[in-house]
Amino acid sequence: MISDKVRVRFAPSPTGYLHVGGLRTALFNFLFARHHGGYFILRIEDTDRTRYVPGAEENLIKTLRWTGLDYDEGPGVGGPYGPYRQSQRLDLYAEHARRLVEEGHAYYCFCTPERLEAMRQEQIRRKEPPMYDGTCRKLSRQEAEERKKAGEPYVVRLKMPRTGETVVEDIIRGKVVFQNAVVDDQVLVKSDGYPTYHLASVVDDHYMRITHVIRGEEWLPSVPKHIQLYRAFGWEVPQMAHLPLLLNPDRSKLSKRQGDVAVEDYIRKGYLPQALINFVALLGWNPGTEQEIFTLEELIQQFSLERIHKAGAVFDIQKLNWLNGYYIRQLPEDQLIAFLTPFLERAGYDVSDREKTRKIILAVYKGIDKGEDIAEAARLFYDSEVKIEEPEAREMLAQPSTRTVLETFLQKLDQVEGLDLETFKVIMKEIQQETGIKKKALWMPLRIALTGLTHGPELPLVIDIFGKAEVRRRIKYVLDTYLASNPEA
RNA sequence: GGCGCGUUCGUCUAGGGGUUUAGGACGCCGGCCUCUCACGCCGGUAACACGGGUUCGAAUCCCGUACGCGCUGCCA
Repeated sequence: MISDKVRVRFAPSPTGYLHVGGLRTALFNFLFARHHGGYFILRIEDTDRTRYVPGAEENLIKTLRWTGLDYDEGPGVGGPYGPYRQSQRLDLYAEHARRLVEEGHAYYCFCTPERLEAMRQEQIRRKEPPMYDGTCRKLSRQEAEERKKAGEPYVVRLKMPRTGETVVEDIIRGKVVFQNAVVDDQVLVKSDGYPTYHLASVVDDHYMRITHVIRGEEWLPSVPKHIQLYRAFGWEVPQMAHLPLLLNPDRSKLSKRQGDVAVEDYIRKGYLPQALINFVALLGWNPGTEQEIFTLEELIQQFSLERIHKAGAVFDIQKLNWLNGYYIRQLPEDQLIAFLTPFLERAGYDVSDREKTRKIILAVYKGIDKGEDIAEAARLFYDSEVKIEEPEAREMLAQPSTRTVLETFLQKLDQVEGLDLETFKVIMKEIQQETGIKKKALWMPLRIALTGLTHGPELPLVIDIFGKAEVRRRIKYVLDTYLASNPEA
């Protein structure tokens, strides 16, 4: 039984945005922690100075906040094992690297990047596995110290055992065995003094008391290096769980170029956090029931690492769209209006008339998948000119009954005060009784005259939104420009 | 090339030897609702990579092959 001391972390590199794969990793860590009443920690892995992106961390945290995955310890909220930013823990890594060298588990390496690159090329050419050739591994401690003192640039490398095997019992994959001989002498400290991921994450996971390392499958091959490090330090190895990858439609690792990968992209297009969370939770995990819709609370209750699938999962935008549309339709009216109005505004439409905007949104929201779709769906309400271009609409226009309906409607319109829903119904009923025209032949002419389209929101809603004057103007306009041949018009 | 991981409908998946004519969801197709579209509801389409074992019996266990993906960086 897992106690309430579970501590897990989401440890992203601040490269500019939150990747959806990262979101899934964060979610699973979060769910695991919450399910067991443990702690969810955010740690920023900013050890690559060449990849520094200004504002990346702030953006990452802002986006994480949007998802609702609150962390218990990390930048901004603090915690007993901070700092939670690796660039602020440099001394700790340096001290531990020194310890490794002193105890014979690592060594200084003076090989230049150029030499390393040439060596790799040669190995590839000879069809040998590209690995460090061990040149500096053979250096005596004294010689290494001298060269170091002389100011020669150096890195620290892990002295990987050349024999034996390293075994890990992964929660998701079971037993995985690696031959130590094929594991490279990984660089632990770069020549700029910064640690690499391997050293920093092991040191931090230990001092931050991480009990379960839950991360992407791409890390599985470096597990033996990490275990070696834990052993060298004499530390307990945390439980490991390597998540299946998120894939592009062509089954390669999810990346840009094949669609949006930044959570920010999805926010911008009008996806709801609950939809994205629900969707991403089902990528590689399911509770074994036929439930598809989950609140965060339900996910927390039902989540378990044991039910995570082993194979990679394609990020299927169609299912996300369905889920998002579902969540939009579930939104209470006030939230629906608040959520969609900005998208109308962004499309350049005038939303100053709150009541009209509300009616428009209510008329079209059922047919959209995401926020930005509202612009296209609501367009007919904002175009001042009725343009009839669809062949089907033109065909309808040519029907003799169309003219009859529109002209009769206009006559009756002029006899009433206002045009509320009730009045509209009465008028339609009268036209039907007087002319004998009904169903499609009766309603479609109105729809086309008002919107120029054969598809759209329910007609009563359209009438209500336009109001008497605009309805009159549109019908008159269509009669004058599209049906102008009749002298009676 | 080496090492590792994986392989059930197009996609996400259920399934732990017989209860399976392999279930659900998205998509797609058809129907109903309806002035139209959408929503909603109903129905349909579609899969155990291949080959050997083990077993009375395999999608489920074992081995192999193929294919896919990941890693192979002083990136994470």
